[in-house]
Amino acid sequence: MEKREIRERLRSKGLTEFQTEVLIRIMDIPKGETRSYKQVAAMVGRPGAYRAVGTAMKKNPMAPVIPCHRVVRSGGELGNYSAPGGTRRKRELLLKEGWKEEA
DNA sequence: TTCCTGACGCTCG
DNA sequence: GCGAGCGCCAGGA
Repeated sequence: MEKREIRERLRSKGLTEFQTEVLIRIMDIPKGETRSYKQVAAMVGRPGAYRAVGTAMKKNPMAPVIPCHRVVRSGGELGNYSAPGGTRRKRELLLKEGWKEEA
């Protein structure tokens, strides 16, 4: 599925440009790697909007397509996860992708 | 239009 | 080294 197609689908879901951009950027995170909220915010050109990033993820209408579980808090914590399974599920997914919890 | 809330981060004590 | 408080941007009511 192309990003352009996903972007339009997100837009049709009622998400704003900012939220859409955030989710699109998250798809660029390599498998097995993670990025902090601040990193993601910087990716969309809003280094100080890390908090808004969390808001965007919470509204993620395409959880299976957008790896929002790859976005973690700074300091090594996983942070929160609203999808079924919660934080525990989030960690499971990351480990399955080869993510190193201690890294 | 204004105020409150939120899957957070950084600095100060 | 740990804990509390303040600041940040965007959305929703």
